[in-house]
Amino acid sequence: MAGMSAQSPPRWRRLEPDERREQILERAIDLFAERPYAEVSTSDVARAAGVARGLINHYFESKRGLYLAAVRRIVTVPTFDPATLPDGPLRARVETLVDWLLTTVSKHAKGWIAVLGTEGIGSDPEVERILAEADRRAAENLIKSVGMHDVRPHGQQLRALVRAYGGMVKAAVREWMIHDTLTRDQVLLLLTEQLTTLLEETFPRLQELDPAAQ
Amino acid sequence: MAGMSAQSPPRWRRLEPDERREQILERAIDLFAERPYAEVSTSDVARAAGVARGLINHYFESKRGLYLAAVRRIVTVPTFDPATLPDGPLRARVETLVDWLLTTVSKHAKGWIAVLGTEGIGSDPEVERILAEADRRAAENLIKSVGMHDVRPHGQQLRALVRAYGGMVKAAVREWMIHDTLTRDQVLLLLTEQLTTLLEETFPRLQELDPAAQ
DNA sequence: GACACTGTTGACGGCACGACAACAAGAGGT
DNA sequence: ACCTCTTGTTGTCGTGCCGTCAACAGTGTC
Repeated sequence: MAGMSAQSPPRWRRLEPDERREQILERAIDLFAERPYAEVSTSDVARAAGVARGLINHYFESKRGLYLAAVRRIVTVPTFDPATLPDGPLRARVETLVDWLLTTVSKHAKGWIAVLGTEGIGSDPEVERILAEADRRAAENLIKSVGMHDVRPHGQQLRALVRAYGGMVKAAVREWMIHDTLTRDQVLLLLTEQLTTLLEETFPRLQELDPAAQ
Repeated sequence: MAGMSAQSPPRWRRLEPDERREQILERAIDLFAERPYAEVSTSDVARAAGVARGLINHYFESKRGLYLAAVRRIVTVPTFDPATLPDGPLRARVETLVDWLLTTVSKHAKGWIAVLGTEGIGSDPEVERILAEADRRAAENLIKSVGMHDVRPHGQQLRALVRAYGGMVKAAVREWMIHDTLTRDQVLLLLTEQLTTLLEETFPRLQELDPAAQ
């Protein structure tokens, strides 16, 4: 008819690449966090994000690429600003640091629980690399925060010790946030004492073991 | 022709169910240990085991069932016999125990590395259950070994602390066996000191925090 | 208001998995 | 030796998922 102005509204909105990519990634993280990889189909993610399935391949190459992007995003944890650490005995500084860590973790609870939750078999070099890098950053950040950034000798061994300590941090947080078998205070006590011991007792002894080293 | 005795040999051997199941499972563990779950096809496992693909479904229900069986097998670790622990100060007993642990782990290196290697996101309740149960057993075994099986109060919290400690054990072993950033002696020192501190310092303090408890 | 750019869609081909009926190896009986 | 029954094993069929790609349609620009 003449005068017919019934504009059919757009069937889909056109977004900036970064926006669309982000939208898909968020939905993917939700789904990967609640179901194992193989149980999440790209169709599921596409449906949740309200886009066509093919778009996932356009932005993330493959399902695996999407998964890796999700892992990368989740393990990206904010770093501690050493400037906010008070002076004083090591133990006090460590306690402040661990306290900040627990607060930070509880804010990012969803992602952390997803990462902490499972560790099955399934050697995946790329995932391992991403996680190892995240652990390395976390350890480096911790060491810098307590002012031991350039201790020597055995600086590398110190970093390895702290990365090992990181394994206990994850497990302790799991006990607290998932299994509810420890309180926040108890975890704080545990992680503070253990790190203090590590830095004040274990590391010096390790240095004594082999005085001739880097 | 008469006298033709060309018996065509059997095209396949018939095995006892347990035998065949074991054969398939071993190959599956190899493959799952070297490639991520999604990259291992049931055809691959079948080919490696020299059987038809359908047989996998017959013995393990599904690919996922096969994977769960592999995880179960790998996390089954021998337990320590407390009778072999010498008397003496706690620290000495702990050191003996950790030393035994490291020896045991290095024997089962392949499986352990596979388990320790990856922990990506991907919430999988069944896998979590299997691993949590393995951690629980390990912690219980350790506690019994050092003779703290029935300390009170806070026996449950002690178990949680030791499970958290288990996270450090895994991470430390990873540093030693995979990344080669710590020596066996250094790992022994670390794990001995940390566990001693946990049992002698941290746990008593935790008990003091809340004297009124189970 | 028409054009061009590119974000987005939908369909096609191949492959992996689970189900199931048919097959055959091997043991036991005659 | 031969037959027969049991059941371990195979191969095929249907379904669903993933990666590719050409066509389509928002949306800024002249």
